[in-house]
Amino acid sequence: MALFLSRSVHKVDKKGRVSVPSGFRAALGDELVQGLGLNMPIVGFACIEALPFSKIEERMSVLDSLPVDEAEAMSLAHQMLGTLAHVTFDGEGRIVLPDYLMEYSGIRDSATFVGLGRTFQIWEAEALAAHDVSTRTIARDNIKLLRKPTSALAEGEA
Amino acid sequence: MALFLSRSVHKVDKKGRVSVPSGFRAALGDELVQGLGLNMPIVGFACIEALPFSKIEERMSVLDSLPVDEAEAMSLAHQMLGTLAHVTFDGEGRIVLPDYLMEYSGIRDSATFVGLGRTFQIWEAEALAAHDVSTRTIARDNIKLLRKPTSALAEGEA
DNA sequence: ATCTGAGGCAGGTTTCGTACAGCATCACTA
DNA sequence: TAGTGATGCTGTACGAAACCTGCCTCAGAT
Repeated sequence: MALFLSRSVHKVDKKGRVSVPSGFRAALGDELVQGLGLNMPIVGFACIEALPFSKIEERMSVLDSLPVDEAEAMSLAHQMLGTLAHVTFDGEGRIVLPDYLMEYSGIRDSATFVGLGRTFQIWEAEALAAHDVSTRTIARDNIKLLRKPTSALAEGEA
Repeated sequence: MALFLSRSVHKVDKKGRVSVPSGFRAALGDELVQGLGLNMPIVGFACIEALPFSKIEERMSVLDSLPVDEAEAMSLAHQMLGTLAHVTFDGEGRIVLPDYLMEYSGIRDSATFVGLGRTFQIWEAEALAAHDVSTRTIARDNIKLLRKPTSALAEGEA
């Protein structure tokens, strides 16, 4: 499976449409037709988190097995799926950003795409700059996390 | 099977009729003709829970195996099936929300549909906004529910 | 027999998806 | 280094679908 890598900036038009970087679309491959899931990260970053459809199904199968009589489990399901928007690509490789996600992320007429391997994020420029600064020291202090043999780390914070 | 995903807001007319999002109807596929089951969630969220017919049957088969001579089991069955409303679609893709569910959820002239994968919910706007806020912290504290017991992370982070 | 309410039908409006065309950027070539 | 072509991004326009509203009909009740 291909990976989402690099950054790039794209315009957002009056309808909330934005071109997804061609490299990201190429990374999606056959999954392009299924579109993307957009959500706010559960850790509270002020950006939009984007997932390929297969990743949504993966999460859903886990959530589906949670007990329906526990408020904690249902709250989790609400945040992971209930706030998620399913968007599809037009012929030019664009998606429409929902209003509530534009408001949440602060994105207005420009958006920065940030590849994170199996997922990517969409940021407003200034928020991303601030995030870069704050994560740098945090990452440096926690670099020992890399020594653990876990590929699930990125997923855990998504 | 297709999934119920994304949110959308629809008007409720004076007769309690509301259009179900076209994407949700598409997700139902052949099950459209069987209609939906509407209920209040067991965990007590102030919304309407909507289930495809197959999901009702699934729950029913579980309840079927419970002992009929225990008040607790019968109470459960009463909550899961006895309060459930079966509604069907008209030619326009609309359903009629029963009075007691509108009263319970606070829905009056507008309803927000929230996709949750294999089920969806119907909310009054302000109640949903409050629910979004309250579930965010709960979800963050319980994200470990998502980790499969077999995953390397569970062992690695012990 | 009239009234009331629910359900069905048809109009109009808006939103969404798609298509087309122009511009910028990057890479390759002479 | 300048020219040329291809690819990708952006803006506009048109068509179709979805949604909302009002009207009409039918059934049941008073």
